[in-house]
Amino acid sequence: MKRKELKGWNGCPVRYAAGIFADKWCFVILRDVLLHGKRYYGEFQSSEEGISSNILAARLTHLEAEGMLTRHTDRRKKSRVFYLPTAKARALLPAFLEMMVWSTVHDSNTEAPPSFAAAFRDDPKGTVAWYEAEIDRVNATLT
Amino acid sequence: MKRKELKGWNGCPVRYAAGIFADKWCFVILRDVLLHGKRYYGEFQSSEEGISSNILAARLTHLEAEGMLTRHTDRRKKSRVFYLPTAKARALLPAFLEMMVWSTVHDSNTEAPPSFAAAFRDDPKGTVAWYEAEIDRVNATLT
DNA sequence: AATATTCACTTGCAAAATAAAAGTGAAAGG
DNA sequence: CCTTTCACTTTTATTTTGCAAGTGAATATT
Repeated sequence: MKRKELKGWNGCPVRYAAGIFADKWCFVILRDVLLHGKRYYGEFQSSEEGISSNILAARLTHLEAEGMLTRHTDRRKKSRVFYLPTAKARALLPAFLEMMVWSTVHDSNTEAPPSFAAAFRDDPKGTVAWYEAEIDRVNATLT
Repeated sequence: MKRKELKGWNGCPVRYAAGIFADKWCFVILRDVLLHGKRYYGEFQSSEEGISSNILAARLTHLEAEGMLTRHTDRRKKSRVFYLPTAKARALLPAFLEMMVWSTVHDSNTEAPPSFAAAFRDDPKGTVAWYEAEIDRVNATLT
């Protein structure tokens, strides 16, 4: 890995990521869909951060346009709508988990149990796999 | 790792991270300071994304307040100011590198060389160490 | 069948944040 | 001195956000 490689690319992977999810509400929505099993519009709305309805709608549209979520209507109750994380969104899990480990270390008021950072450090791939399995489990109840 | 652990903490590590850097301009500034060796106000200002001067000042103040940067005046030329990334900021490297790998996979126009994702997957710790060393090298020219 | 309720959004408006451009003031150079 | 550099500020126009109140389709209730 030589110097040249560092110089060659002027910041774009970070800028690409920034354009898709570098926003408080996108962070919260992605957390809810990837880590908290939330799928329905109303579930996102009721997260404790209290996102406004218009902003939530705008962000869901944005994330759908960026290929992070797919929108579906519940087949037994057409007035209900749910959003599923795409493979692209799920592929963010490693980055999110790293961020979360960082938060647990640097936020003195973290609510994450110490076991989380330990488990991730111990077996990052296994931890990602566990969250992936949870996502599949939740999805299975909807399709 | 049981179900209970997932349920216990309602989203806070992500929210903490969101409060500190979930913003386009914070992403860019952190990229520049962690990955591109930028330290001076004028260097941040001249990044190709074109951040406005008032916004840049606001973000630098914010990142300093959050313990991500420290502000210093150049001792040989007092009109020059530079910002150094703290250990807290540097500890974000793994998360940033994971994000960048994600971008190289999902952005068809990525400017990152394929060797980057390969190198990171091959030896994540070594890759982080390499960037840490670059940060130290740049810092050494300033202190 | 008529009415109420749930649900996923929209709308309207005030307040806050942002962008662009010009300005300021200290410090260094000539 | 006089000019330039540098790190911000200020100003003003525009955009985005947040809140509260709708809206309309689909279900549940009477």
